[in-house]
Amino acid sequence: MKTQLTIFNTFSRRKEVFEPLNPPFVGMYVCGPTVYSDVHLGNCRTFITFDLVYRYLLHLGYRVRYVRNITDVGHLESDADEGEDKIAKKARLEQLEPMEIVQRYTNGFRQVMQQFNVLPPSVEPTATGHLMEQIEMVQKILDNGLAYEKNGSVYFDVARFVQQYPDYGKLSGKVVDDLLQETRDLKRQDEKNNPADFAIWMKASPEHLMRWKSPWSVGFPGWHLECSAMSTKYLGEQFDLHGGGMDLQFPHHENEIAQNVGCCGVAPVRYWMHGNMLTINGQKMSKSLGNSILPHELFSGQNSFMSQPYSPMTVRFFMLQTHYRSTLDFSDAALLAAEKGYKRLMNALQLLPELQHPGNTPPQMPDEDLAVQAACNALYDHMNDDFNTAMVLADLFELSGKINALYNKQLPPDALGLETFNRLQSVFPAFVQEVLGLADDTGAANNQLSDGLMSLILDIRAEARAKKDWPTSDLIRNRLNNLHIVVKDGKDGTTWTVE
RNA sequence: GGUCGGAUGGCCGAGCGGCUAGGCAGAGGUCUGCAAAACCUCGUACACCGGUUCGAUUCCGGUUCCGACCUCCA
Repeated sequence: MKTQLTIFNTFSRRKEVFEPLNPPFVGMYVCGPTVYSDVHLGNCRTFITFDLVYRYLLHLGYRVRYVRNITDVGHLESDADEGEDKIAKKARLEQLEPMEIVQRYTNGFRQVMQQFNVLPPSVEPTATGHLMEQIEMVQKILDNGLAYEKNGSVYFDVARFVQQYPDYGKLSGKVVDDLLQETRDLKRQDEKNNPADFAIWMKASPEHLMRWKSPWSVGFPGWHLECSAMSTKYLGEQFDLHGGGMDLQFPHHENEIAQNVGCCGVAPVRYWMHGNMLTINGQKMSKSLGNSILPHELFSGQNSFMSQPYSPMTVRFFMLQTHYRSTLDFSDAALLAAEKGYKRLMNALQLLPELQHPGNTPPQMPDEDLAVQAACNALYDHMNDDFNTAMVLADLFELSGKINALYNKQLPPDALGLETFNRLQSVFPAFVQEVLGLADDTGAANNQLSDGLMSLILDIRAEARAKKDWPTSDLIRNRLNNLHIVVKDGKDGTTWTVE
């Protein structure tokens, strides 16, 4: 039983009780996308994971400032510090302004996030919008003697830094000596004093499209720098939570810490969280491996991996069935199963508000009452246990069973005490919709016109059934089935859903 | 090669030193004009080999296989 929120901290490799620096305020930073191409499903998993964290913190009553950046410059294409900027490359290929590329993929990213019902962050800063802050940070690191300039570029001096901050490497589990003795032959390493050093400011080559003036050269900031600068600006030198995908642990997050400490003298983050990768056919889905599925390809069914389209909420549900620190393998069979489970949950969600309680307080079936109370408590216990959404869903299915049984009169209306009944009616939707962020996209969230038409049609069918006119009754049902409308005859009349 | 993580019933996936989630699929039953849905019951799984223990799927060691990071990636 966990009555307090505990979070697995990558830095300590342990679950720790979450204690914000300045409650009720929580500062949370998540590394956002680099907007040089469409977000793929693996990216989405990370943002859905941290959307869940954000939502639960809000649900617990914290006042969260959630910062998720847009990386629109400085992210290099290949080998350490010498490849082409990803956005500039794309711009050159498509003959567009770099900012057109940025705008296009930022728009696309936001649209996909909306489809997945991911809440927008409180601040969504861009790297290009924070050049001043980044340049200032470079200067401070230089002033602190932890960086050096070579031919207009500025490099972070890892060997020197390690002397005053022995924890360098701890986050990603690296042995510093190994990093410093890296023997691999990387091109154009001659400017660096040490292979482990990394650029915080890069001088732009003549053909480089994205360039800004700085005290050292006309150039652009290093990739890791933006997150350090922007988290410091909006959340302060120290803040509570930092998230991102596991593949950012090294070098990105390790170097982020180094820059913050190198600039401000304090470790910036109290709790580091890392989401695991999404795999397809057992292999990491990644842009560079070319095995990524785009969200719209999954939603439309236009892809070579799946037999049918899957809705955004089905995919979200599917992801929540797995703990965020486990890898998740995408497959058609698994999604098909998830789709059915998701619909089952939505069905219970729809029925719940229709339930009536007779009002007598003592439960007629104490065991059922206890079971419902226990499941309601378990929702919090499991969420508090490092966001165990798989268990939360199990609890919700437990409650779904009770909701269905009450609705179908398999349990008497006063099986639960009034208090328990009221709790069920408030906690269940709160977890499904607010915390897990599962909206109903099954098509049963109807409009007035279809509601009216359906009630007309079902009234006619009810008359036919009353006269035992089974051919007419079945004709109506079959024709509706052809329109993917499923008719269910219950004890108290007929309901329908869209499949 | 170095570092780290994982191997769970037909499938997906939690979890734990003994009380053995959940979803999907399957079997039986209740309900029903039939159907669908719903509800009830059922399958006793934890890669392999040793060890610790009264007892291990869960802890320790080894083996095999898989993956991640070490280089751009959420």
